[in-house]
Amino acid sequence: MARGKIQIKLIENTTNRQVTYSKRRNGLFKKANELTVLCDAKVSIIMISSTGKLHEYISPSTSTKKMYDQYQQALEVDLWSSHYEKMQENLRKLKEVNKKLQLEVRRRFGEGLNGMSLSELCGLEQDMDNAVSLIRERKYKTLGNQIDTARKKKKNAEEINKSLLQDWTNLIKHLREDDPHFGMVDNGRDYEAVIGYTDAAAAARLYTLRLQPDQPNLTSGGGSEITTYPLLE
Amino acid sequence: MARGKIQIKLIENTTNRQVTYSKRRNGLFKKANELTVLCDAKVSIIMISSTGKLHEYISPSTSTKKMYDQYQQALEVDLWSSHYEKMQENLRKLKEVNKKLQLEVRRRFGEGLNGMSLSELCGLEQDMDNAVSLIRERKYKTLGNQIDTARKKKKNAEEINKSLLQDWTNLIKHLREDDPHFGMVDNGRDYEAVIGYTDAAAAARLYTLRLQPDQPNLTSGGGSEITTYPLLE
DNA sequence: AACTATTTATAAGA
DNA sequence: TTCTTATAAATAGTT
Repeated sequence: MARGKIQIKLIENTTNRQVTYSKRRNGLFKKANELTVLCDAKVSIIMISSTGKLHEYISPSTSTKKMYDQYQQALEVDLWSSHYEKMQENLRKLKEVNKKLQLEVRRRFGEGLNGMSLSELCGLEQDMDNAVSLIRERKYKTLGNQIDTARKKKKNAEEINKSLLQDWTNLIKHLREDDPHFGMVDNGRDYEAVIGYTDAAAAARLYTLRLQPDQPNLTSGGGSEITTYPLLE
Repeated sequence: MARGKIQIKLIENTTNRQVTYSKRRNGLFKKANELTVLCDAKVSIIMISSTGKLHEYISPSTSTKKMYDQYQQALEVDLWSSHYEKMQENLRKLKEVNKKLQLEVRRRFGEGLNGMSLSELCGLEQDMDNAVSLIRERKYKTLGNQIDTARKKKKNAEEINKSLLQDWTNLIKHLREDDPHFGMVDNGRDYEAVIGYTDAAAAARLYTLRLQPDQPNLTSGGGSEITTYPLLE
């Protein structure tokens, strides 16, 4: 267009090409802007150079997103939004369900009852009564299971205790046979004093046993007060 | 740019504007295409005229969607997908909340209790008992209101009835004074027979009254069985 | 849509 | 990149 005509084909010289790109890009954007002003049009231009650089022109009265939204709408080609709109619909429905559930829960807490008719209230009351029965039933079942388990554990503990006592008696007996002075130690109160005479494992077991809490009366104890017994685990 | 310079401002003449839009659009697209070829660039142009028409140019080596995807990537502005991802996150959260609410409702129906500990069951039972009390309270209140309303309506109806009876008696009296043979009509059973003697409005009122259901014993009637009284509306 | 006098864009050089 | 400038291209007003 000046200083000689050029063929419209790829400019082989890279530098030259980049210069031309820059100049013509400015020209294009200038023309786009003139068009915007002169004709009250909206123009969006996105350009990517051969080196991967991106430039854009957008008319002041709009935005690139808006332009592409309108583009989609006009072409009736759903480039992006079908998925998106399905999701939006999904979200809307889920919110609605959520709202209903929330009201349901609130009513089952005895709140938000104002809008309810007498028959609705009666129905709700009945539902709740039924549910309470089920929950109570379940509670007693759980309680029963826990009592059974506790009883078994207690029994188990008693047996171990008994067997340990037997071991202990035998041990004392053996020791007395080897050392007649052994009786001087008050072995009922001070296990530490005799540890030296027993093997390590036996001592550890005795010591552990002494650290357990007293066993509560399990049949009369309520719910969460029941303790577990690490000795058996 | 020819035959005289022009100001870059809106072309007021509509026809002129549209012609210029068309000419310059072609010019812009031609330039865009030259740029594409000369510089191995990719160009996407979307234009919307003041009349709402849309035109686009897209370099042959690409597509509008591709250009736009690249645009988003390059700007690191997630025009849609940030929005989209937020929505997805939203959706996920909502689903979770929904699940919890559903479990909550189910439990308050006495279902899905298996995973619950004794103390949780006890808590639930207590909540439910409290809620049942509130619901019952509300029910009785609603019932009470309905009874009150019904009583008032009954009283109102009785008064209207009484006053109508009085009117009726007076009417008969007057008629008898005018026509001694009037007594022959059994006015207690057949209103139709005497309508001819009364004014239209009075007849209509009597007739309406006769169409009402018998008034139930409201204090002993339960909940939804209470009927309303259109006469009073 | 075609013409054309002019303005504008720009290729090549600095 | 920017400036210069000769020249090609675009286009405003007209037909």
